Amino acid sequence: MVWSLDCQVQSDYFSLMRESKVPATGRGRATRERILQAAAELVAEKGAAGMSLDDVRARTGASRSQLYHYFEDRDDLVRKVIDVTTNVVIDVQAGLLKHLDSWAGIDRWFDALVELQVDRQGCGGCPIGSLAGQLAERDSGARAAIAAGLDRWETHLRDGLARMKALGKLRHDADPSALATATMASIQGGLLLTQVRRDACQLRIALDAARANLRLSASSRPNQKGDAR
Amino acid sequence: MVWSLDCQVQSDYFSLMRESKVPATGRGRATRERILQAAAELVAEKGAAGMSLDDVRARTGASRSQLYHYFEDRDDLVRKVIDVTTNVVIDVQAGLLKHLDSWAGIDRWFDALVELQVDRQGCGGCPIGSLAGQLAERDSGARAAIAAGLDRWETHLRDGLARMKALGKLRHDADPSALATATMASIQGGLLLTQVRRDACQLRIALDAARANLRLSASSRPNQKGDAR
DNA sequence: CATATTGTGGACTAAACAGTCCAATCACGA
DNA sequence: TCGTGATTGGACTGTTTAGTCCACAATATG
Repeated sequence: MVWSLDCQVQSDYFSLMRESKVPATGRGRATRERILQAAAELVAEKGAAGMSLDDVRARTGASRSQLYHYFEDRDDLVRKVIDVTTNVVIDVQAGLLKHLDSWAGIDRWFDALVELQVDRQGCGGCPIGSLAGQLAERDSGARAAIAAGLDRWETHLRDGLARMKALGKLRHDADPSALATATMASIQGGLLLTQVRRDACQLRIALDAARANLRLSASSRPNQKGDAR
Repeated sequence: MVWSLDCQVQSDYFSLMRESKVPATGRGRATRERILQAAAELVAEKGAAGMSLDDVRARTGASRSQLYHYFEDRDDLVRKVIDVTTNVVIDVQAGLLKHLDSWAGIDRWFDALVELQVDRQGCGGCPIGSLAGQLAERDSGARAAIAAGLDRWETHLRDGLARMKALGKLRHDADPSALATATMASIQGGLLLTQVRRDACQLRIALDAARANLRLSASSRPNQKGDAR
């Protein structure tokens, strides 16, 4: 697993939807974490449909009743896995997502995304995007969870672009929201092509295009550095 | 059979070339088609992992042995479904794909893609792209089949852009191959966002950006019509 | 018309699966 | 220390699954 699933799970925030039980004791919390962790790994490895509760049981040493004690049913667990996966994806990029209010920051972000795919030899695609293809039409609750995750991701870019506009780095008629969406599309599509073709260059090409498109909304005022590439 | 041991060895040997049997009689061909058709529908409806051979059996009235008579095993059937799905996707667009050598033709294509998503209320995403998320990491044969399908699709655009370049509609330093890839990424990403958010505007935004990016490679020679949008 | 090839029906196996249930064990507050 | 609720173990059910096997029917071909 390359997106390294070892981040803390924000159980409090998302499970306020009170679908699955929040453990009262430390031991219970640890067990729930262990189950979620293993389930997330298994979903990443074998796909959402390929993860079985017996797999989770085997990997965690938990018993059947524990799964149903902490989660409503299989679908509930999968939905929680989506949240965990989203958290991981965003946490991994956290440092980069803070600086999307400059061309240099955006370039660093794009470069890191490509670098990661090079390391993984193009395998895996986007953890969130892959889940979309697997679950969007099958489970509307899962679809909503994926949409929420994607939004949290996109928001970082939209906010960064909005700051750039406020700072005069983008034209007055630039639309940070639309620009963010178009960029996310290039990222997701580039990752999909990279995954299918096992070639990180696909993402590089998509992101170069995304960058060029963003540049079209750049303020034409002089002495903006970072233009050349 | 008497020489069962021989058969074992031979079937291993031949299984490379003999993936699925091509029927000799008309009736057999019809049965195979029926199975393939139903399987493709079921994969579209319930996902690749969600399609069971019993589903296919129920929908076609075929018997178990027929499935294994015409297809090696479940994976073989799924791979054939990928091919069928690709054919459908390309056939549906066939008329539009022929005219990707003009800005107007590209616009018509983009408009049709958006229109389709509006009709479907954003459901379904890209039939090929969805399969990618489901199968790319699970079955390398399927991954290859999806890559081949995507290539066939992208080739139409690449060829169109190459013709535009030859006609002087694109700059001499334009790279039709990279432009086609970046455009495909926007399509796939835009479709994914549309699917997850149930909003066809997501694809529109992605395609507007893709168009703007293509335009950056437009020849700067005057009296090119179709500039305004 | 004979017969070899191709196509079809369906019983059968063995495994994997989600989900239920109850009794045993643990941990924490009174 | 006691008791109550949280936690855990694991047997059990019933269903669904992919895949095998063999006998029978249809069809082509000489």
